[in-house]
Amino acid sequence: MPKKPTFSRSPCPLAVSLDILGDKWSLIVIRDLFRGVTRYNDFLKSPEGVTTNILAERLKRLEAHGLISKSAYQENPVRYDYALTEKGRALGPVLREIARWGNAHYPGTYKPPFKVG
Amino acid sequence: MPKKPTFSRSPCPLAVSLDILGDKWSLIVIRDLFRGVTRYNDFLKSPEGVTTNILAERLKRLEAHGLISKSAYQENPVRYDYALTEKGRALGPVLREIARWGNAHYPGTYKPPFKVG
DNA sequence: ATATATCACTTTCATTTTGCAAGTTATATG
DNA sequence: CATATAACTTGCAAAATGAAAGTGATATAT
Repeated sequence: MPKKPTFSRSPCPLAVSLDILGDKWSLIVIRDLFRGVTRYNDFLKSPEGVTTNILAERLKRLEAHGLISKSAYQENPVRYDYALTEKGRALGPVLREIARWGNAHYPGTYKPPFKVG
Repeated sequence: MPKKPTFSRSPCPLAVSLDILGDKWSLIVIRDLFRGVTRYNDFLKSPEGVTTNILAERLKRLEAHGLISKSAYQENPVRYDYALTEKGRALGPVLREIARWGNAHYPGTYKPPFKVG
């Protein structure tokens, strides 16, 4: 029988989404993937300055939740490219609206130069 | 002279917004305000079960950032109603897109029965 | 009058998460 | 051989969170 989804806090779509995305780094990683970043070291170069342990943990979490996937781009040693899944790409409108709100209320923030969604 | 805005992490509108909203509770409080909740005890009744210390701290933070305001609805002892400011109401589209994403990817989450934005 | 209840918090303390720095493994380059 | 690069992991201190109890003012019930 199909497993019934269990909701950590409530069946509210906002609460369920925040359980996955509600922190200061997950959406920054998603943003970078939209920008075209695919490799560990390049995520580290973003101006927000995520630390190595947090980045590694977030990449694992986002993969576990099906928002991103990784594929080896070389063997010996094996190294990975990260990419958005459909589910991750579907966050485009969320990023767009958050950025729009930030632009409207925090003068000096830049307009995203990349297409999101 | 006008104070130049200082950005904690970067001038990215997403990063700046996440510095304010990037946690598991702030947007839940904003959602409840959209639903019509205005008082401390009623926020506590939401199914996510925010604790008293976290709720009090978030209400202060959101007020400090200008997303909500409070007004006394009685004296002796003075008690407050909380309300969204324009800046807070402007988060409607953000809530809507997050809820839409949650609905699309987590079957069983309910469709928000209240108008947002 | 005394006891219980409600509202809006605050305080305490244990657990969890974060941030910072350094270390690791495998290969490539000078 | 020494340094560099990529992708992490580990250790530890500091900050944030969660659970529970306490506080102060007033209202209501017995």
